[in-house]
Amino acid sequence: MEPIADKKMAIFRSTMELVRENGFHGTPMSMVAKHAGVAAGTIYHYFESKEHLLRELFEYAQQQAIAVVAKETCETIPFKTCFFNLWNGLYTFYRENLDLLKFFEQFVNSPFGADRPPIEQDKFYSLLFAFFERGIQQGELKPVSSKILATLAHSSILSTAKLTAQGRLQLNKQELEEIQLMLWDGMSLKR
Amino acid sequence: MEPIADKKMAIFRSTMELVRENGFHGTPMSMVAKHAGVAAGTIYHYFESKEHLLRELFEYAQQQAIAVVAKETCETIPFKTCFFNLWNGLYTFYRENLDLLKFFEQFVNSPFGADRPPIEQDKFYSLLFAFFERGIQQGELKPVSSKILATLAHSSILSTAKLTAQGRLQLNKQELEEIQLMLWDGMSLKR
DNA sequence: CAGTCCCGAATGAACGTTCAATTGGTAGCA
DNA sequence: TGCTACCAATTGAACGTTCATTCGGGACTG
Repeated sequence: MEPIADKKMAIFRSTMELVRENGFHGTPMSMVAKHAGVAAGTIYHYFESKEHLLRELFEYAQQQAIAVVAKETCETIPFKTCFFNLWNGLYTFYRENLDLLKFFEQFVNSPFGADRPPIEQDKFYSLLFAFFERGIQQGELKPVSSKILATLAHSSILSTAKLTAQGRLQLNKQELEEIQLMLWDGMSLKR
Repeated sequence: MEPIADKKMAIFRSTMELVRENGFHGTPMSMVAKHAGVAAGTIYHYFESKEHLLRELFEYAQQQAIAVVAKETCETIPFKTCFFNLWNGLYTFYRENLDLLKFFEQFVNSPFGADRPPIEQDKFYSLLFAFFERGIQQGELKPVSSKILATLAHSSILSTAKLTAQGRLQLNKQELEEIQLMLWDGMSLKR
């Protein structure tokens, strides 16, 4: 991965921040330009169009999420530990990158999100699938489609992060653990 | 609830359908007007602005979802049965009303969604909370905040519906049941 | 001087909204 | 029954604004 030019990075960051505040349509290119300390024309030096900017930003954001998953799904650690690490890792990542989370959600629910590659080719989900596949192989999880397990787990992380981030719900450490435990109880074979 | 004028209804339906296909910003009022078989000006007879139209449509859509929850959360039916009924009822509702689901998701993740009332005043979630509260009282569910339980359950429904609706995942009847069962296993007090 | 990076005023299309005009229906009255 | 007055519903062309994008040029680099 080659380093990303300063201005390009600034454009990325500004876009994410502004989209979170003003929404997809509510952030004109001129606003991005001003916020990023860049001329309007400069954006078009780096991106073909607004749509391309948005798509590239999505991919960039996804890379970051992928890095978190990759980091937490370590083969050498016991599966159950790994499971909780992953949940916490992703949850913390989303909480610390609210701009990204909000941008993500807006993107996948917009028409852009419609023409994404099939889920098997999605690098983020592929990693998740592989991880849960491992859990099944090792006899830790119920023998259910790994896609189902991954989706269930991820949706619980996302919805928890969204809810607490918006301030619509406050959770202490213990409650967060309860959520993870419920998920584990539902998915695991044991007991 | 007084009956909604024909044209107003047509505008609602067209907006929902078009927003699903073209997204929030991608559907100009002129497009809504043409699709609804109505003049542009007519929309402004019923709605103050585009924003008002969108907000009213959201409320209208929410009413429908509320009706489903109200129908399925019957006090006289055993809690566990009710739980599965609710899951299936909502899931089926979303699957049969994709326009609505997509509109919903776009709305709550847009800046509009930011200034919604606190969750306690949200009629939809209040119903859900009450239902899960009942489960706790009756000793069927773990003594966890009903808000957590409700959120977890609903997010599993939403993500399942979204994924299958987009065709990114296909689930047969048995797999749907497995999802519900995992959820139940996680949330219920074991005996 | 060729190439890259960057600027920001200018452009033209698209959009939300307005409004003067038209229609259709209904209530009041003789 | 016929006449008038009134109002809500509806129309679509027109308006003013906003926006994504373009482009001619400046500045720095090798």
